[in-house]
Amino acid sequence: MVAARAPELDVRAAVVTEAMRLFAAHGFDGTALQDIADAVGVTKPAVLHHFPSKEHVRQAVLEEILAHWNETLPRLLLAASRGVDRFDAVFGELHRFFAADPNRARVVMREALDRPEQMKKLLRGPVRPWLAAVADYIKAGQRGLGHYADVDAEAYVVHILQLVLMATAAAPVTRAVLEDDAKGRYDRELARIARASLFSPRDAQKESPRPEPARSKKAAR
Amino acid sequence: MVAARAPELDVRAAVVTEAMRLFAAHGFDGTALQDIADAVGVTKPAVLHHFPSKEHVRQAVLEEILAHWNETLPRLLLAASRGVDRFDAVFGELHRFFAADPNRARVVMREALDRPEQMKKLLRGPVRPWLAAVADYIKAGQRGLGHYADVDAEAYVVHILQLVLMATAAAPVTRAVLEDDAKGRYDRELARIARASLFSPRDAQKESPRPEPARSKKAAR
DNA sequence: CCTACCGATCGGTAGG
DNA sequence: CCTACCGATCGGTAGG
Repeated sequence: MVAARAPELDVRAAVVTEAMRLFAAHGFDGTALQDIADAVGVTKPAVLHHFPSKEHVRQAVLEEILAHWNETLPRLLLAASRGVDRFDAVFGELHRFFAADPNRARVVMREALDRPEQMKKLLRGPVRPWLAAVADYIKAGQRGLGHYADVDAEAYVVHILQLVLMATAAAPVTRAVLEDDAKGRYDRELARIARASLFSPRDAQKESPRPEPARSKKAAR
Repeated sequence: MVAARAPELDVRAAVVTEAMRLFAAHGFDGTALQDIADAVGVTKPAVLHHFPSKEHVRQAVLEEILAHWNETLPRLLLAASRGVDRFDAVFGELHRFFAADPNRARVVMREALDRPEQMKKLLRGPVRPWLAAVADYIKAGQRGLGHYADVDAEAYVVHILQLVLMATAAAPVTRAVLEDDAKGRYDRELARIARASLFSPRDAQKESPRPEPARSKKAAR
């Protein structure tokens, strides 16, 4: 059922929502204005009444993602405490941001492929302070909190960001490799890789699962 | 300068080469048959003489990538020795495969986004034995060679594959974040993340394996 | 006059 | 392999 008569502002928002979904699935070139119009339930000229051109629809989609990102950013930067807890908080915010709507990750990835120069500007502009802040956290950790000394903070942050992007975007595909409970396993391993490659073990493991046994008591099948 | 009169077989190969480059840069939907024809230096119907449809050009591009992959696979599976050395050899082969031509990574990523179902079949088919073999290496390492006990071998391999794909595909973009010597730093950090998240330090670090600390307590409150 | 559209069609280009 | 085209569909805009 449709919400009957929706004010004109709802059309704009609906176009952005449907365009994000269609761009994520088929790309910008693979999506016709008619597809967007059909998804919203209006005519194509109606879409072009709210957006001067298809290009403006794309910009609106990217701005929507960036706006949500800027909402998440403060929570992320103010994330809890220190050490492993702070890492888990920051990583969790990042992962949830894209996992909450994998289409965000797909659109960003397609944008990076389709318009590398524009994505460079985004990285040098709005995204850079956030990357720098997280990298500073890591550098502080290297000076006394048990991070690996040989971590390249900036490169690490970029790689982890890419990994989260790719993992959330491609989750339905990669799940074809694992048969059982694939979602939980991928998410867990993703967080483990990010954590284990940052923290030297004496600080990273709070739960003492490895009491340095001469022989591991874990039975491998 | 052009090699003057090229036999008809060269046209087919040239179409695949140029199509790979164009598909990587602009995507399948963003590339016209005329673009490919222009890049090769023939007419559009000439392209369609060698390939019944644009879809066949795409398949040929994917088969080209898969063929190269299958050339690399033996070297990769027979990679040297054990432990860290074998890891470096396997990871090195994987990374070189995509770094040698980043367009391979871009085409694969676009394919995963555009045709998830077809990519699933590829993962369940030709790619799976390779993933399973590498995962088995890791499981063997967990039983005595110093890999982290909590590594999810299959999920780890998939994530590292994704990370290498994304990092090579997006390298020109991410290099916008780092100013100096970005290439070397990203490659080095990529390998470090993969290695550090797999090997427990007493085996991975030849310098100073940490003795077991009495308290593995973390600094958090 | 404004808004929010519609039916029809613009110039170009797609795959074939 | 080229010239010459097709049915359709592209993004975008006309008048009403």
